[in-house]
Amino acid sequence: MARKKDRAPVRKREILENFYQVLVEEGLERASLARIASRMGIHPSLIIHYFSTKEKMVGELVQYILERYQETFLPQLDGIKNPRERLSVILNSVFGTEWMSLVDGGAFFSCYALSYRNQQIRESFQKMYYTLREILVEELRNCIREGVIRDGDPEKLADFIISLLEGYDYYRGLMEDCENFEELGGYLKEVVKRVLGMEV
Amino acid sequence: MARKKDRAPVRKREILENFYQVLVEEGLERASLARIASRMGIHPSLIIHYFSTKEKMVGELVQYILERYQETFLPQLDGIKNPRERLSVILNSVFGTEWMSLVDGGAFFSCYALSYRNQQIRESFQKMYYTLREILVEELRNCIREGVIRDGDPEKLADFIISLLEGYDYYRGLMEDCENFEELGGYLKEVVKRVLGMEV
Amino acid sequence: MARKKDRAPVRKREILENFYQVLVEEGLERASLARIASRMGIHPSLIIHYFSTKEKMVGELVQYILERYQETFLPQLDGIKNPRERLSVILNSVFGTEWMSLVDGGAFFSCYALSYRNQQIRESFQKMYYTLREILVEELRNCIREGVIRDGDPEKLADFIISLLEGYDYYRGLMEDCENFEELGGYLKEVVKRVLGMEV
Amino acid sequence: MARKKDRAPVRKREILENFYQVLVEEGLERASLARIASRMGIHPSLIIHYFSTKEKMVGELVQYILERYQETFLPQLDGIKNPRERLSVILNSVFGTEWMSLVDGGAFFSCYALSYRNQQIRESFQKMYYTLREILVEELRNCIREGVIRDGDPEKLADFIISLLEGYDYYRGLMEDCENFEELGGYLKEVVKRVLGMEV
DNA sequence: GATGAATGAGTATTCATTCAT
DNA sequence: CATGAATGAATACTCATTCAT
Repeated sequence: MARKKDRAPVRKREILENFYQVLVEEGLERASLARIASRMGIHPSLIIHYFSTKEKMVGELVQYILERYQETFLPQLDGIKNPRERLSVILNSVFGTEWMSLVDGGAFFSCYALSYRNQQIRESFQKMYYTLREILVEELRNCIREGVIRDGDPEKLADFIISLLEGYDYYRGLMEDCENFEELGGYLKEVVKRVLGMEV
Repeated sequence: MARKKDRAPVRKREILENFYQVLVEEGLERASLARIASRMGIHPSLIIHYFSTKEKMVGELVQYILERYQETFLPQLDGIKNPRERLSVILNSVFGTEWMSLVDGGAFFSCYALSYRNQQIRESFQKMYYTLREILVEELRNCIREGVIRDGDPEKLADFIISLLEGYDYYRGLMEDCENFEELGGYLKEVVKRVLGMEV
Repeated sequence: MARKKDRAPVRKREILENFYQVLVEEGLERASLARIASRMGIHPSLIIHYFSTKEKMVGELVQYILERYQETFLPQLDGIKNPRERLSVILNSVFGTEWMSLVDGGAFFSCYALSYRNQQIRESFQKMYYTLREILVEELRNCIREGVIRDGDPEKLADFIISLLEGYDYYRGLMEDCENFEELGGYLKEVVKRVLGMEV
Repeated sequence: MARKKDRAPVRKREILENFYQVLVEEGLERASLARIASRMGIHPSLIIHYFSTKEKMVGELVQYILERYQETFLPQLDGIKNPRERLSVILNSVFGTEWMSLVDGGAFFSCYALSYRNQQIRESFQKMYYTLREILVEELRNCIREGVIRDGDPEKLADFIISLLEGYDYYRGLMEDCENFEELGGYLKEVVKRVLGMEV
């Protein structure tokens, strides 16, 4: 009996993964319950059985997507003590190729656009950036204290980094089939370091 | 008869304006022909009559939206000769409040997300950024030549500016109801100037 | 062009007739748009095209059903001047077999039950009985004036007649397959006449 | 074990009470197993477990509803010997306010309408009126024998009384929010007495 | 006795589109 | 230029029910 109950989260996760795939392959407007269900070989009403509403399901998808960033971000810092090294890892991560490939751009920005009309989704996004900002501020503060970077307002610097990394994702997602965008990430990382006053 | 035919573009423009409004107020998934038509007090099939397909209509909407940027951007530089002044006008523009208010974020990013699956829309966006980049490169080159900013790669710098300005729009669109984002634009502008080596 | 516009009411009437038939044959809970449409050989969405909502359609069905009574009732009195004769025609009508056969009992009481939860339907029913009562009061008043019936309160008498005729329809609709209900109508008519003080 | 099995009727009664409440509050078309179950905080399939079919459950609901009348009616006559008094109690009961308030009109007529298509339900209703008629006939016969009322056909009179009381319930259920229907019951009771030849 | 998983048919409604007028 | 009729596929969701546990 206990075993059966425990399968619900597993099943929901499964559904969310398929939802995400359909979203990537077909776009949000075509990511219908029917399409997701047929991809899974189940009946659409089973999805409703687990999420009760498509809206709630979208809400959970957003969380599922956003969690990916945190799940990839934090473990990388485990065991690293040196502030300079930690900052480098972070910058390498967010301006590297892996960060962007975590979530498909089309899926990501579709969900982001929903946040303008759906408060719950909005809050999920906001929470994610609050967390990211807190982490950055903490790291920058440590770096300042240790003299790794120039003195400055860590909150403003964090906002600068976030703006730049999101803009980079956005810009690259659009243009990467036209130009060589491999190196732009590296360039932007150098710019950030220069702004921070971190010798390269 | 020729005169009568000329009214078609006017009517199409009208429809696009209403489409945009519905998109802003109700979101892309609810911006149906029926909704647009009822807002205009006309019959849905009349919209088809002008655009033949919803997809084409969306394509034209994207162009209509993207034109707004160029239409606001370029006239501001008219008559200004001084490279330093021109660069200042540009930076004030893109990191000011007006730039973001040109197009509703929800509408903008909905369309952007479409570009991942719709080649025509993708090209519209790309073309817009190509143009923007060309303008920036040109301006930066002039500034370098005149010694207004430090020597450097104008293309990379342009990409940096574009990344930062789009990231700023993105970030602000999400967080402006939480924090004071009025000053972040100003701060980012200063950062850009510092990176360019332009004395503030 | 004018001809095309005029076909809408005809089509709506057609749909209502089919709706009524399905309602009679299958019951309200099974009278779905799909069932009505398939009976007509058309597409369900065409019904929505004409009525926009099932609820509105049900509202119009109720009016359509209730009109039947008035349409049968009033013409019978045309050309009859004598108050006694008019009253006889009325009583013969409502306690006769024809009155009940105008509308199927299952359909009628299904709609009546809706009136407890749907204000518009309720008002349709109420309006119908107001009209019926007005007619009865007027006729009774004339009969009193002419000495055809005993003096009395015509409004109370009208309410009595309405209660009795509806109770008769109700009771008969339920029991007619058990007992001989042919004569009950006649008996009740005599009771009414006795109560009115009208020599039989 | 035997004791445990005995709790089933209690549970069924509980479910029927909740079914009735949903029926009153939301109407027959919305009185689904899911709605009833969620109201009770149980799982829909538990209802199936007890009734095996919704249809059977509706059948039992009808009996549950109709029993209410008998349960209120008969006890009132207990201990009363005098035929005139007994008849008065009956008439006061059925033309008073309490009779109608026993069962919600919307619920009652919804079930009645089902009787046109569901034989089991039809028989439940018929049985109830047979019983009611038998009681009335018996009482009227006694009254005739004792000279309390005029001589006459007790079966016809019973049918008259039933017709009138049901018509009164029907009419009042519809119109009570418009007019003063408090006194109509009293008036109809007097009419009945007059028809019976019972001095008032 | 009670629950959750799963089903599959069915609901009203929305959608873009075509065609005739 | 504009409308209304009509279509057919698609939408999210509800429903009663079955089965395994």
